[in-house]
Amino acid sequence: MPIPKLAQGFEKAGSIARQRYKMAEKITPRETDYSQWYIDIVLNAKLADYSPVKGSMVIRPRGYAIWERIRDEFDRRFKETGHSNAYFPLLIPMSFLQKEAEHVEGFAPELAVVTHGGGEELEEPYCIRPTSETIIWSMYKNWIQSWRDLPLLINQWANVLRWEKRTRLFLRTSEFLWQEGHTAHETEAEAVEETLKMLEVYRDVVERYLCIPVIPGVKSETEKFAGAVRTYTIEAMVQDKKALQAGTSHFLGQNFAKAFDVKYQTREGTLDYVWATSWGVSTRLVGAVIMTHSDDKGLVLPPAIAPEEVVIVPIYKNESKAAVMEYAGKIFSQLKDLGLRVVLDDDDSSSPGWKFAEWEMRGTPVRLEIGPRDMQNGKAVMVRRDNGEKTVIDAAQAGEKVKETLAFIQTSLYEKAKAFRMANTKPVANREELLAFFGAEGMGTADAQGGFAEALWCGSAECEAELKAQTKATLRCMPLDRQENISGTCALCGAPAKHRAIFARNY
RNA sequence: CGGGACGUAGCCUAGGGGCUAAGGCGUCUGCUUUGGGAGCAGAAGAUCGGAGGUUCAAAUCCUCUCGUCCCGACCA
Repeated sequence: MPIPKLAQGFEKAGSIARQRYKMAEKITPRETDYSQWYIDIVLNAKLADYSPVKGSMVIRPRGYAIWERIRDEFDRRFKETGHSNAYFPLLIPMSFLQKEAEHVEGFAPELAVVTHGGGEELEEPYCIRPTSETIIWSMYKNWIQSWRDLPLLINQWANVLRWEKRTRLFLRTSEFLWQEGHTAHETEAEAVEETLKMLEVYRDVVERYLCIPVIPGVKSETEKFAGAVRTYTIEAMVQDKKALQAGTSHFLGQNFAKAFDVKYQTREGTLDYVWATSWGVSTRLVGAVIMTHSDDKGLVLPPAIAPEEVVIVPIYKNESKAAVMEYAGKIFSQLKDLGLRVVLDDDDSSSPGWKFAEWEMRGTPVRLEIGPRDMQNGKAVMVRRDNGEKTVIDAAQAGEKVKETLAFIQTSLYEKAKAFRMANTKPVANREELLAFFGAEGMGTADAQGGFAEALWCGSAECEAELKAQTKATLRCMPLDRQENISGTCALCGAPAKHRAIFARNY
């Protein structure tokens, strides 16, 4: 009897220690368990919750508010570049998927299929869209006759469903929200230009708005979108040094035009297939933001997407309450008038210390602490969420100071993330270095840490597969700006190199 | 889909065949408090994930099932 009890206690020790820590701190430290830390942040900051439906999540108001800010910025940029929003149906006839061979092969394992409707079996089953190329191109066939109908630039905001066996809040769920742009062009050059233009929009918004540095690049044949000629990506590195694909833009060539017979009359009067692109970003970006910036105290948000930029926490005793609240109220109005998103936490039932911890958990970029002492001196205490720095500021300039600080935070989050990525990106020359870098079995050094390995590559899928089998690292992308002066040999097989590529383990 | 861990009140856990399922946090009421997760007093809150079975007796044992997390396989 004592033996099994001991054994059981021993086995459970790890998880109990973790849970003890959690009770005290709520958030598991990153060092202890990075996955658990991420889950703790999402749940405790009330961004999302598990749903009764397997593989699906509920996006809670706070998580959705962040997504709305991301979505609105992208939407603005899409419209600025000439795109219009539309909406296509959720259900797609199975036969549509089958028209593009590579496309159906790629998505078949992830499809959910509707076989019954109105209590009767359907003649042709529908699948729930995993992406909308097929249904959109079935319509484009009717809408495009002449070069005068081109370019056709449409975007849709929608949910999609891909049956996933292993899910992770925001990063990979069966159902998720995204945007998918689908465009049709007269020429190959114009379609390629569009593909790259949207990749650049993605890069700009993700770097400047979400403060996540990314590497724009091209996917290998192995990793490209099913049905694309070429897939471009922006790749980010999160805090455990894994790669996270933050957005993709595909040059589809004439693949879908041919599959759906979409021809147009050219300026010369001949008939030709149109050239296509598609591009998307999803609620995964919310996960990317969390993983990039947050710390052991909770969420850290770039000011641009924070539901509230500033929180004011008043501190008072009963006799000073009225005066402090009035003083805090004035500062609140001052900030509000400057257009800042500000909340005044006047909840009477919790202590200031509690509120500090709570707003840090929620990720609010700036906190103003306002108590009797500050009131006496016409001051306020400003605290930065990203680095914990406290500054005493003049109440009269509170608005300007906060604005300035928010701008600092926005740039310093980006700089910090970029420095981290650079510190964890290494050039590797050969197989031994690659294996050592990823700490492959038998080859690992004590301090092997992973990250981005930049290596020359011959272009063969065999080399990719071999590295993946040995280290789980995959070819994330071939950086667009690092392809000149390729001379040397493939780090894996030693054949003449054709590309410079980033290899990493990924989400 | 394989291996492992877990599922007891809103949250975290105790109890591993036997009387009314125990505690902490949170919630509610009142008083007192408030510059980094306050104090006292009282109260509410659980068909022990679900279904079957074994037993005089099941939160506890057995079978199945559902779900979550971790590790793999698969995968944008």
